[in-house]
Amino acid sequence: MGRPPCCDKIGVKKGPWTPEEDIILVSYIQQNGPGNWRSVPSNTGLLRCSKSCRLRWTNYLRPGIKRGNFTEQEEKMIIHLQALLGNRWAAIASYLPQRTDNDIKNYWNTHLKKKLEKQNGDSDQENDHGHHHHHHNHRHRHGSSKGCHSPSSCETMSKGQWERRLQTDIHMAKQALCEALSIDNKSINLPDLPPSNQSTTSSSYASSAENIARLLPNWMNSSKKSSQTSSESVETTQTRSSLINPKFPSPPSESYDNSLQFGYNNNLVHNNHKNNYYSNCSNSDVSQSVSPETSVYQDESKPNMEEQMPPLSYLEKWLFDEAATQSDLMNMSLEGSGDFF
DNA sequence: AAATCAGACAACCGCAAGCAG
DNA sequence: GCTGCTTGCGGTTGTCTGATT
Repeated sequence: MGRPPCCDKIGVKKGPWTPEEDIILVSYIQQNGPGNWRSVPSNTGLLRCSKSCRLRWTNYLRPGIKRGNFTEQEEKMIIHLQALLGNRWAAIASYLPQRTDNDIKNYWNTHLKKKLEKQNGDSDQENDHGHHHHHHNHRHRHGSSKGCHSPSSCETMSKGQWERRLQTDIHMAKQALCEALSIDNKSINLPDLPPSNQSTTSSSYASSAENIARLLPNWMNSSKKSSQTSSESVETTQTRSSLINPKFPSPPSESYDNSLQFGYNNNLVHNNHKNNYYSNCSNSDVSQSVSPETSVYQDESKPNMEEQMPPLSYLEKWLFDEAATQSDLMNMSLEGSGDFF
């Protein structure tokens, strides 16, 4: 249809975000809440397109995002879920509330894929049929391609089939999680990440989002100076100083979300979300809808839940709550498996 | 010390769904 | 039902960094 790009290319800045831009964006969102991205560039003066703003917020500035190394448990879950759901990173990310789809995708592409390729090097032939149906995924979401594992099935799969397929996927994901949990039952609580893991080894700004916390002392009232050590690296590549947009000299104490704390570092996150904007977020992701507890947050926020409850506890609870329905789902999935696999 | 290479990951692009008018 | 806008998603690219030569 020739839809114009989300933003005109002229005067739109691209490339890595600077601390200044982050502060402007965060400041704006703190006052207005995420959403209405179209108006963000014009309202903030950022020379970024709305898409870029949304992405920056979603992947890096949003509270509750855990950065740094993936734990073994997370790795297992990703592998299981990827095997079952294919490259539906958003769906996979919904099972890892503290990780973004982009993060998971990158981790998969740079680490796990190679790892599995090595492991499966010799056994590929026997796995060609059945087990690795996800390898045929291209675009799984929505419409005709939703959940398709082969082009031919995409064309012929009816909506009913798709819905059953989706349920099957969900069920299988649950099974995978059960397996993952049972594989390493002792570590059912995620192993504590040493703080050093939270700040990556990279000295680039973008990898050190906690720097924003340092730049926003007023917002981090309850934060300790924990971010200072790692944040020193920010000085390397980005220059900054008095950088806050005059429009947003400092966040007002009674702004849209005074309790909003930014989780650049795990120990900076506070779980006040139930009283703030995020508790009102709806959730449209299919896979998220199966987990009411997590779905509350996952639209715009994936708050750090470690402090209140280990992430896997959510999964466990979900698994156990749903246990009563599993046999039905299993029957259904078996019935339909001939069509799908 | 400089050049080159490879890995990691942040960011961009295009497509498609959802929604409002 | 149609159209245009906004948002979400996944694939891909670009950039940065550390390791190696």
